Amino acid sequence: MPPKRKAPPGQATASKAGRASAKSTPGPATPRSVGSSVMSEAEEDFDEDVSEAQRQREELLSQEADEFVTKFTFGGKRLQSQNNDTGGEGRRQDAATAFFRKRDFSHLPLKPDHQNRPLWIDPDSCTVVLERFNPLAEQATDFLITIAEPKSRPTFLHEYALTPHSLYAAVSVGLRPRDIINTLDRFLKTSLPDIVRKKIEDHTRSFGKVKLVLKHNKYFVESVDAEVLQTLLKDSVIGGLRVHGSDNFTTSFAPTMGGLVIPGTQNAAGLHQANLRQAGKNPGEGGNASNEADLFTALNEEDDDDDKEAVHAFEISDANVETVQKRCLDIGFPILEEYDFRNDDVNPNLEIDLRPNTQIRPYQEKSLSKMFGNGRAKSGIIVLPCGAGKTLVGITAACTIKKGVIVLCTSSMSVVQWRQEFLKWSNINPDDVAIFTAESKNKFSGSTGVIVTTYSMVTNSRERSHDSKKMMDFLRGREWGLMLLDEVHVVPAEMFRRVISSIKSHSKLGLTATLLREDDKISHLNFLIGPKLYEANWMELSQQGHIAKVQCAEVWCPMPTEFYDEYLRATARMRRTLYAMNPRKFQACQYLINYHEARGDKIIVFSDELYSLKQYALKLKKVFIYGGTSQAERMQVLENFQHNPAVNTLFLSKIGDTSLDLPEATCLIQISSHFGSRRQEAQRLGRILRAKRRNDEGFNAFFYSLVSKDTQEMYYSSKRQAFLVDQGYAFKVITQLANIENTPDLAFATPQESRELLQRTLVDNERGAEDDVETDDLFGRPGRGSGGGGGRGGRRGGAAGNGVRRTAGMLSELAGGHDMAYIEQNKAANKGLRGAKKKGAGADGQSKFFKGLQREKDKSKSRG
DNA sequence: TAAGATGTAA
DNA sequence: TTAGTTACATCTTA
Repeated sequence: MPPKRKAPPGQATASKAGRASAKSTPGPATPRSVGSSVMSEAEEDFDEDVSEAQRQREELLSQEADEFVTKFTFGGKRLQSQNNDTGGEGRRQDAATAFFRKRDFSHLPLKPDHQNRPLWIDPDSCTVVLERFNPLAEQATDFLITIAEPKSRPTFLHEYALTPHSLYAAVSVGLRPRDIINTLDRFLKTSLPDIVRKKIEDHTRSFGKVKLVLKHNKYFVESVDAEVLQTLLKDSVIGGLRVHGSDNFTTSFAPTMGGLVIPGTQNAAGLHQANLRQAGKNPGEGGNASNEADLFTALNEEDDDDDKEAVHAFEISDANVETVQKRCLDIGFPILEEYDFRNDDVNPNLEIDLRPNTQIRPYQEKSLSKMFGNGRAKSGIIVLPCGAGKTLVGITAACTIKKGVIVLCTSSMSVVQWRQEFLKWSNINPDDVAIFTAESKNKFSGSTGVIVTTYSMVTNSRERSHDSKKMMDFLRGREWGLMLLDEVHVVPAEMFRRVISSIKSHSKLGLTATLLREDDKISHLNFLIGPKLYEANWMELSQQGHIAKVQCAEVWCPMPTEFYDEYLRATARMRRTLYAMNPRKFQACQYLINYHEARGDKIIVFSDELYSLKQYALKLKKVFIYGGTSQAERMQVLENFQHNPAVNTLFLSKIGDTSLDLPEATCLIQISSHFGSRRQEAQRLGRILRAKRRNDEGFNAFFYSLVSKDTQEMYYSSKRQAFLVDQGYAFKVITQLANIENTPDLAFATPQESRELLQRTLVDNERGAEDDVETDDLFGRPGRGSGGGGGRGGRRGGAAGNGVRRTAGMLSELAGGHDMAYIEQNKAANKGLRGAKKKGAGADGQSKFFKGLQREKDKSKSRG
């Protein structure tokens, strides 16, 4: 057998050694041509290495950063010593290994000064891994966030992917392909692989060539390159969509631009600050790393040299905008939407400015500078965590453009808020900020202004009331300068996406905290709105005190046997109720409420499950709000929660996810939630990020997820956390709450009470299911899921979702889930259950034979 | 003003 | 790898 250990990356300290290592490694020089038989062998051992590295990484993540750095600086002393026993037992010690999984790229020669460079690259997947502890990490982060998609950002290693979309975004903020390549190369420990170089070139060559321009209420596809336009017209899809009239396309001159100042910033160019910082500290690296700063300066200044440039254009109709944009993206000519608002003298100017002495925060400035990077307004999406001031970003954009603005929100509550924020941050005349909702349909008084409305108001296709109809004609009939899309992740929805074509706006800015959907439509935003311009790092913002620090915990609550038996027998619908009504969960909830109320926290308890929401709240004598709560009552309850010191806990249904303006809370408990929705989890967490006390010494907000053990909830819970884990949050698993047994007055403490609870739960819900009407409206509709249905649980762990037919099958599956659950201890360290499974399988004391067997099993499992 | 109907998101 | 459930927002009717 050839020596199968992968050569450590540090092996090739000089390029000469690099060549040597390529020979001593079993795989041929190019990873793509690795033979499958060699690969499978290599894979096996590599798997061990991976899990080994992963285990170490987990350990490390709990240690201090500096310790980590001294011990594991790549290519440092430790790795050099391994060079001596190439092919021997030297195990890979570096933490980056885990990210590369099955592939080996140790043939890529390392640069001599690689330890000063923060990036690794995987040429096949175009994944870049960043060492956060590297002195150049800051600069590299600024750069990566521009050119790549953040995949996962835990404490020490961040993972980014170079995708066509991200490269497109990079070009759209003004980077040129050669900037990208040179800078990337400079940050890389190895030289930039040709595959990647080619990919970057391929994906950027045609980018930024085509623009969508709105003129006099008509859309034009525009380019400075006549040939590109010809290509598009020859395209089978686009060619036919051109509005005929003129024989070919029209030619005019591109407007020029000059220095633009974003209000509220200290300097016109947002990147200015980044430059200062980079120039300020240049950590001990000589030579070529010093001109990183120049790149960003260059990108801002070098844009407009020639005065007038000829541009060519052809017209398309409103209805086809989406199709054309999508098609262009597909054939590699993504359309950029740019708005040269300073030279627009067709649309009237809006009197609006930020109030004097409004200072926007550095990251807000950074995100806006991406939008206005070249003096025009580019359409795109800015991702900021809840509570980080998305509204202010939107308003500042409006103040920069100073044209008519239409704001779209998800609910009528936030419509009101947006209007208030406009009045709070800007000097706009209150008459110029109008609201269009079911209750109020006002237009602004002057010739232009701000309209705040909801998606459903604008996209409603049903018969409209007279006023609404008139209002819609008004909205459709004019050109807007800026369309602000709040919670932009909802836009890909079948209905909501219509706003894009039905309302004409020169530029669009999408805002969201959670650019996530559980379907695959999220990528549609690339052509519906534009590229992602900026995404903030949650951890960083919380370290800087812009959002609160949060302790996340998952509390495992065992189910009493009688509950569990019933659970196994129940329908999918009933199961949800049962694991929410788990008395142990109830106790945990009670315990946590007591604990946090005593600390002076304001607590919100979320439950998607209405029955348990009510039961919990009534039993604990707390206030609650759900969809059926009348408007007046909602107000009253919220008012109390906010100001009455006797009301510290509030129970909410999923109404609280979006449509309520929640006062600040500092502690959050989830007792039931919507399947595996990552967005919901993140959004709920967002509810406590605003906490005013966040900058107090040692202040922490708390986020608890209560999970009934060995149920489907376990599986959903891990899915839900994925996003937050990627943002760097660590979920602690709590299996036992300290001293809970000795807590007096816990509900359902005796088996007797527990059984009664079960009986009542069953009876109440059964009744609701059978008599349609007689019970309170809670269970008015027949709640029985039509027999089988939700086969969601399946996969791995967690009970299967189908109605129970054979107990034996159920139990064995549960046993699997059981295993899984106990291995997971630190989810931040090994996101995804797969890693944990492998780790479990590779446990000590097993012979190689069993390991192989286990591996086979895993493989076939993941296949089937 | 409340309740029903409908449509929609997740 | 779905399909099904639940709740919210709108508009209309009584």
